[in-house]
Amino acid sequence: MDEVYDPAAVERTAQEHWRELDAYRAREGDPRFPKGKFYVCSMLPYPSGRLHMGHMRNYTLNDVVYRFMRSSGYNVMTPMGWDAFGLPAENAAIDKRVAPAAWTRANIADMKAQFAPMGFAFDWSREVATCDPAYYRWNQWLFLKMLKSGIAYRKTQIVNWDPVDQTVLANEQVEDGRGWRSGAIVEKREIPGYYLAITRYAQELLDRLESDLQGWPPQVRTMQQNWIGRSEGVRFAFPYTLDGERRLLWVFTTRADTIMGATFVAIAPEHALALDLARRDQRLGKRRLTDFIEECRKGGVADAELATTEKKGVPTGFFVQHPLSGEQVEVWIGNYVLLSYGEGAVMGVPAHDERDFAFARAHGLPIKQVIEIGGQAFSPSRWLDGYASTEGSRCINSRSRDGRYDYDGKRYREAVDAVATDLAALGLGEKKVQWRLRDWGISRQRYWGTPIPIVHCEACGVVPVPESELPVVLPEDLVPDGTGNPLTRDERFLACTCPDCGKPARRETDTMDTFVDSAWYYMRYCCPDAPTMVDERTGYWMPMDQYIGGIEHAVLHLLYARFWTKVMRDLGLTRIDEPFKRLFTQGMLLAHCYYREEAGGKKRWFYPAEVTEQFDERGVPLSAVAKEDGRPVLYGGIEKMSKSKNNVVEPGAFVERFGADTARAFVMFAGPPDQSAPWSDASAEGVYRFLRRLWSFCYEQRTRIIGAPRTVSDGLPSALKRVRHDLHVNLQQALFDYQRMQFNTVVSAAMKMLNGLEAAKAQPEAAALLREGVGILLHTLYPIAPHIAHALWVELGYAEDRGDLLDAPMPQPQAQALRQDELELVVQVNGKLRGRVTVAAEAGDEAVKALALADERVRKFVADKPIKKVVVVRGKLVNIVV
RNA sequence: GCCCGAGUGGCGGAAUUGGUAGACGCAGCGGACUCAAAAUCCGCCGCCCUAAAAAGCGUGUCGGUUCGACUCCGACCUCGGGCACCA
Repeated sequence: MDEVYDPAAVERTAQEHWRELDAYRAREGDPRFPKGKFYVCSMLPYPSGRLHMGHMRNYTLNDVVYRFMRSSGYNVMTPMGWDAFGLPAENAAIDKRVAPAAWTRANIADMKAQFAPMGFAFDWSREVATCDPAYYRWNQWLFLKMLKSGIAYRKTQIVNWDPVDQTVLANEQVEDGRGWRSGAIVEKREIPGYYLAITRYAQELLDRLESDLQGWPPQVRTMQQNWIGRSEGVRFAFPYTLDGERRLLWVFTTRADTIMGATFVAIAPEHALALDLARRDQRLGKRRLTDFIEECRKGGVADAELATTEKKGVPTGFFVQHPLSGEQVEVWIGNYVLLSYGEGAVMGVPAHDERDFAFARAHGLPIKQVIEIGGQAFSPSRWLDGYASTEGSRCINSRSRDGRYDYDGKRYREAVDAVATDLAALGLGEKKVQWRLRDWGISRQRYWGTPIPIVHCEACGVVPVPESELPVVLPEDLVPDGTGNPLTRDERFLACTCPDCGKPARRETDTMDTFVDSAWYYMRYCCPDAPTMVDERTGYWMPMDQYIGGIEHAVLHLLYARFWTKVMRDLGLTRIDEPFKRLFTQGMLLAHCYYREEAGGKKRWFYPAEVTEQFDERGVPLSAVAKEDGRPVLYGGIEKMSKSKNNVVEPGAFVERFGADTARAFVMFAGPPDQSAPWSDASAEGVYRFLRRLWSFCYEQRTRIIGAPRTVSDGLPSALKRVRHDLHVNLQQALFDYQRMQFNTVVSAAMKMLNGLEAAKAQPEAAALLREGVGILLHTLYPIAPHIAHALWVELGYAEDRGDLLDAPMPQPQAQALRQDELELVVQVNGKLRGRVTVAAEAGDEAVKALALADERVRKFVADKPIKKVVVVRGKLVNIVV
């Protein structure tokens, strides 16, 4: 045994040992593990080429769970793969003139090499890369199945259009309403695309959040619930006549009780009626509507952008008929009405909707109160929160002039029911459940993705590629240049024959959203070489027992994966309803970022290594300068580590200096893993010091530990009894924290154990306790810092007694060690700490009370005031209320 | 703008979920060892007032519930994540 801790040597030896055992290859139904399977998986990384500290955190969490569960007797499997399609490869192609395929595959090789020294327990035999035709053929195959069943369908979509580069832009490529490369003002454009009908599953996606996903963080369930956004309301129509034709303008409302207060109708700029009215006006030589609709076309399609643009509207001068009051109501075009939600049209009830109120005030529209709440005064000049309340509300002023419809005095529910019944009788409406969730548009006008298996034939139209011709293989040698999808210019790819008529045809050039790739990769890990999409091995491992990934995926990825699973279930490919039994969302590692504005308003982001930072004593960044020229750079805030902001911190140098165990223990120790944390390596020394101390301690005590008795006798001196008590308390704490995945405090517990053993070593009777304690400590630390734990486990003879640390069962705290004869209780007077008393463990409340009142300091504070109450919390405290 | 989180010493954080606020570390200060340095070891380390103690104050801000609140409730402020074509 070496005297000094040498992480490089320790880690090399341990990794060789595991390699020889082929330790992480998981087998279905492995008889060594009678407790059954446990599938733990981290969200697969995008192969940017550089492993960063955020990855380190994600995969260390994953590895800790793997090792802890295996130590608990489970047949654990943890795979790894690559989310290999997507935009960054195309950006690299533009920058470096390399094909996305070559760049991506080189990155995968690089990152795999960077993973090697970390000691992660991945079963690499299950590796999947989503850009591999053997994988994405099943995206295509399932897409065809969905097309057949009607889940997949074609319709128009609205995208960001760069009028200079003549290309579709991702939301990320739109900066302040302009194209990132051209700087041109982005426009909305309608193009055809494929959609998956996720809304058909909306109810089930909502219901199973509560019934099946109790193992998910509550805030993620809440986010998904709000995203799906079920609302019950009424869909109804305002009749009108245009060009001599009688038509209906449909709207949706959750507040049908306020229908008699509707004083206008607002429709989306893209609404068919808006376009009709604009055309009609144009014929009369008026351009106001056309200009407004044109103006609304400017800017991107991102919701965050739409929601923050100023709310504007124009009157159309066109009136529709209120279905119940019969009054004429003017139609407005409003940029805040979304075509994609509900009917793309809303009734405006200024008195009881805050946004309508503001709109009516701005445009001088009538405000008619039709709801009264608890006698609260109503003023059309000032909005009050209560105006929109449904609680304790009653309808007023809600009679039609002819007296046929009267809702006065009705409460919210009654009024909604009555309105719905009346509308239904007229054939102008009914109750309806409306979802905020929209169908999933999967078409991307991009090269580096799964080709959509469709052929366009002049004679037959849109024709699906037959299953037998799958996969439609993406050519890998194209290099995008920023001016659109190179597939549209690649004759080899485009040319094909129509599967129906056999005449020459053209291939679809759109590719699939990369969320399709990540919707089911975790099932392919179970059977990476299957000749079908999935096989019975998927049935063994799924559902996944623990999924781990960034909180930024709380809605989209996780919702799509849930949906995809249900589609596969309904096609008979799997029997599970939900893919992820338990979910852990790790917080992100954040880092300061710096930039400089360059000509044309483009931002250049600096790497941390490229700037010199100055902080004040509170850690707030004061200023920073670029190393290259010493001139200041602008502070861009503290944000998630991302390639686009160049603020990633890489673990390579860190691991070289301290070793993988320190890196792993340090990222675990840095803070609670479900919360985001700004990266700082300032306190890494402390963790390294701890591992060195542990090694030195074991080296110094090795003979004593190896020769010590295997059981601790009852007759320990009281000082050692206390050490043993604390040791088992810390073990109990660590096991609890392992289960709730709070690994930062597991590291603390291990440190406390070492501190306790250091204090005990001077006692001559300590040998057996040291042996027990070091065993517990190594086992506690093992999932987090496996290399050093393995090395010491072998050196000190634990392996001979209990077998390889990989599969040795976790120690359990012993009741005998946890038992205490005396307890120290805290004494409070009026809730403030005033003293402490030591009592026998089994002392009753009355005895404890008496002892507390007898305490000198307590008596001083109680003085001669009468005692109102004494609260005794067993084993904790006494509170005397005076 | 909407949805979801988080704010505790100089710093990262702990408090087994309503019961001793600051565990465990980092940094700092003092000391031991050393010719010296590194490493290591020992001690101190929320604020305020002190010679020291005692008292008082203290978990983003303001208010509430409770014998007792970092923890529960209400309002607000700041920061982070997501908002459907970044992954």
